[in-house]
Amino acid sequence: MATSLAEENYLKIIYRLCEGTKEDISTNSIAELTNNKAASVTDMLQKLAEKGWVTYQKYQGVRLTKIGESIALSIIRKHRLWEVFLVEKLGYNWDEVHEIAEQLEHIESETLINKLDSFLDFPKIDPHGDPIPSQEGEIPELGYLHLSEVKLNETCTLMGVAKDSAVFLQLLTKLNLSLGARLEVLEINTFDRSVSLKIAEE
Amino acid sequence: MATSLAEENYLKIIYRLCEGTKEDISTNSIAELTNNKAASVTDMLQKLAEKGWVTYQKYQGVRLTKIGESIALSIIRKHRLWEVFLVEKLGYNWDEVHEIAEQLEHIESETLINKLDSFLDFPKIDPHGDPIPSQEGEIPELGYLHLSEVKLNETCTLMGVAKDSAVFLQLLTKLNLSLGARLEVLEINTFDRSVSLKIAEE
DNA sequence: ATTAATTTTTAGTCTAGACTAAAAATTAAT
DNA sequence: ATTAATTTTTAGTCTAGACTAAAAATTAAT
Repeated sequence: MATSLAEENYLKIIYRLCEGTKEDISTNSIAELTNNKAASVTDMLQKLAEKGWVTYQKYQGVRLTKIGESIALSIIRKHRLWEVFLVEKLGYNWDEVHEIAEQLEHIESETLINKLDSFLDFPKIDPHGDPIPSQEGEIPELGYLHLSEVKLNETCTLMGVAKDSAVFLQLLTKLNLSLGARLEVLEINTFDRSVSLKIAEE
Repeated sequence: MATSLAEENYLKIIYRLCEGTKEDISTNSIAELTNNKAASVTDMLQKLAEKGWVTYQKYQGVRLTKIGESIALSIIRKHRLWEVFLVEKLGYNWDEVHEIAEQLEHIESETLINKLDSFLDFPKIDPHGDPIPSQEGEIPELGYLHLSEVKLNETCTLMGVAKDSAVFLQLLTKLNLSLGARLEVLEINTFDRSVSLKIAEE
């Protein structure tokens, strides 16, 4: 069944919200990320439930169905592959690609995305270190640690960033931090769980 | 001013219809190419005129303004550059790229298309031999002859095709004809202006 | 020069996807 | 356990861009 642009954006955002938690997703949290009003979200949730892409109980929140999830994953796959293209082939910086990929992810063509995948040499991660789902919707398990899990005085390699807002990425770039950087944990502040890092010379 | 998808498609089609002729373009001819009803076209023409992209006189037809033309040219530029990408980089055949380029042409990013242009080495023509407008909206003058202008017994090189429907392109491929092929005009039928050709061996 | 045929426009409708304001349900606070 | 606060839904509206049916212009045919 065909998906409209609006539907695809909702599914993508619901997927993102589902990821963290087992709880059902609230109308308000979706409204926030889609920049719509709650009433509009309710409307759309009913349509998505009708199409079988989410399970939705009035007032009880929403979750993706298997089908809904696979649609979301295919959009994420497209988004991340296009990001690789923009950085690797066109020379964009990692903080510049999000908005363009946001448009490209809606291009509809199964063959296109697989040819692109092959052209890019089947990358497993995007320019922010996020895993690229396979055509079958499998997400490669990377086994990365969160920085908060790294122990005092250990040195680790920066493999990805959890937030990819442009300003945050620009900050990292200014600090001379990019994927692959070696980081040593100098201090762990138990009070607010912040860490002090030293960028190890390469 | 921002252009919607629908508006861009109208401008593109009006451009195509303007190209041939000095006459104003009829509502019906637009309706045919956009696959809309004439009433819908009238509606849109009024909006486009409002925005200053066409000059439109009730019952008298329509033409693009300078601005309208430059919007149309930028869409055509994007369409053709993406077609080059699909064929040169992703390995598509020339008859397979139209529908995908039809989607990609609406991606909005000035930098993207210029980076793509550079990545493709600033091609002057697309996979069908059509010229690619420059960023400034200049169409490279290729000086090609139409096949009907070639004289009897002369040999020429196939530089482009005026129609790029998939079936026609597939026919050419079947006949082993691609851009660059050498063609000899064996016979010109004055009755219906058809020509007989021999494909010269290369 | 009228009439007939064709083309175009107007008037009114419909759908997707947004909105606001008010009502209903749920959750939090006493 | 009620009441208050918050969240969510419903009801009704709006806009872009399509549609049909009928009216108005234009063009073609006698």
